[in-house]
Amino acid sequence: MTLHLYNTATRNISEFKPLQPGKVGIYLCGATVQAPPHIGHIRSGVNFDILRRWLMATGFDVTFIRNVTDIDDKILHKAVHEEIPWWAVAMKYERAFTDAYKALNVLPPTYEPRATGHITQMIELMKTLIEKGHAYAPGNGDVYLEVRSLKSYLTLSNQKIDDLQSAGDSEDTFKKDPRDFALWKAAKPGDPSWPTPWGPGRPGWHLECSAMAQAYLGETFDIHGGGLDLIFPHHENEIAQSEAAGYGFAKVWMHNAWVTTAGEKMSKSLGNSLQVHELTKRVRGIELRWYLGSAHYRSMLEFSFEALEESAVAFRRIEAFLDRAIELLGKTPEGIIASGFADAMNDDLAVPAALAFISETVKNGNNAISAQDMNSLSLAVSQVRGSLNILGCDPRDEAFSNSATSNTDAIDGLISLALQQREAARARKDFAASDAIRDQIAALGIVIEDTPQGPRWTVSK
RNA sequence: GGUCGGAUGGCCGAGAGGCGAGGCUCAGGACUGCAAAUCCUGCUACACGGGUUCAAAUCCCGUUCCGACCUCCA
Repeated sequence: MTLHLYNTATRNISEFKPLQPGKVGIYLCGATVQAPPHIGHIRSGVNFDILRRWLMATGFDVTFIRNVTDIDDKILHKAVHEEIPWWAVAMKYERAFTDAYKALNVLPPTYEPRATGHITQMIELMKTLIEKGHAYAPGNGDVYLEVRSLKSYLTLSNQKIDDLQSAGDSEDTFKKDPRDFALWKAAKPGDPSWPTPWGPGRPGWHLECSAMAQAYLGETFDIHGGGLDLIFPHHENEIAQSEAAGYGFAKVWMHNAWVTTAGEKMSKSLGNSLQVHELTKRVRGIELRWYLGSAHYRSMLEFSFEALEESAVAFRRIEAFLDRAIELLGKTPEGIIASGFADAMNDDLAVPAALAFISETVKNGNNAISAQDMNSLSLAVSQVRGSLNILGCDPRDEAFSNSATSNTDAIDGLISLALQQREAARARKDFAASDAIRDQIAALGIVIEDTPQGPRWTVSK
């Protein structure tokens, strides 16, 4: 089975056929950097990171572009509110996003273009759109896209222009039609601006993505992704701009669903506690990633702290298996992709089915430990590692290595001393003494387990 | 009003006409000096009402409830 993906544009799952054999271009709508990232933002990052890793693992040369929109209304408002320059706001939150991506092992994009770095491309695009008669500059410094001049509009969200609710108070009379949207906004006093043939101003919301996608992926590219709520208006407007300019634009549109709370799209009231840097205080980054990636990307993920904790426990079970197995094998088998895992991933990234495969494999591996069947065990470890790697959750990925392990040898020596005492006590059937030693060590956060190979210790998580 | 999605066991979460997804929790068992870990067994659910079918959680019709978008949205 080859990779099949759901395409929002066609509303069905179909075989993925790259424009060029062996290559894939992906454009993911990244952050508008006006607030710290919450898990909804980062779920999108994780979902598309899994797609990217899967494409890479199956032999594609992936060009992954994830933009940063570093100029928009909210950023300007925030700058006033926080009493710092708008560009300082953008940088501050861009850094917060970068930290969050890193904490969750989201691979850095091939390139991460910023809107403000592509004003030239935006102006060129607007010139083209005006030449082709699809955009107009009414003279006040704004530039609008004339949506009724397009032969098709709203094809992605399957709406009709006249069915849209009218946009509140239509004060701006510069628009030919209330549905027309701003490609470019005339400068207001105090706002940042860039010079254009139509006067100084700044980009509207949608223009940057069309300009940057074209700049890095060409006029036609394979996959465009983002959150479900970007379908309209953002992606519709991108399509409108790009197709009006004569570009083929994206072949496949993919949208991840939300993280919800109490059945609703994540509310602002919970927003703070669901910020990535808050949740990584509660669970490790790898565990948060496991949780966010565990539901199918097109399904709503109903967030709760209980579910998060449970998910982390389930992950630790897999991690503990790897620890035991690698200890027993005396080596770390490299990851491989098993067909059971591949079949799941090829089916529109059916991660839940892939997790079932991992569970089965861990069970087989644990049985292999009992049976001392090293070949089977080695295979199980390889398959689990290979699977976890695609999900970005291989505990042995260098991304998750922490410097604390440098003390391991010293700790191991100290605990070994205590364990020798305990073994001596056990040998003379003085279980009160042996249990006391175990309890004292446990009180320090270190778990002792007796195995057929002797006692082993782990730091309780 | 328009467009789109959802309702699955104690909980999370897949599936989309027939073969008990999987995980977590819980109960019992094996192993163990005891733990822990692991394994085995058990808990057979699909909002409601009709219909189609040999067979429906899945398809059709209707109903209820919940949610999203409609120019700030991951």
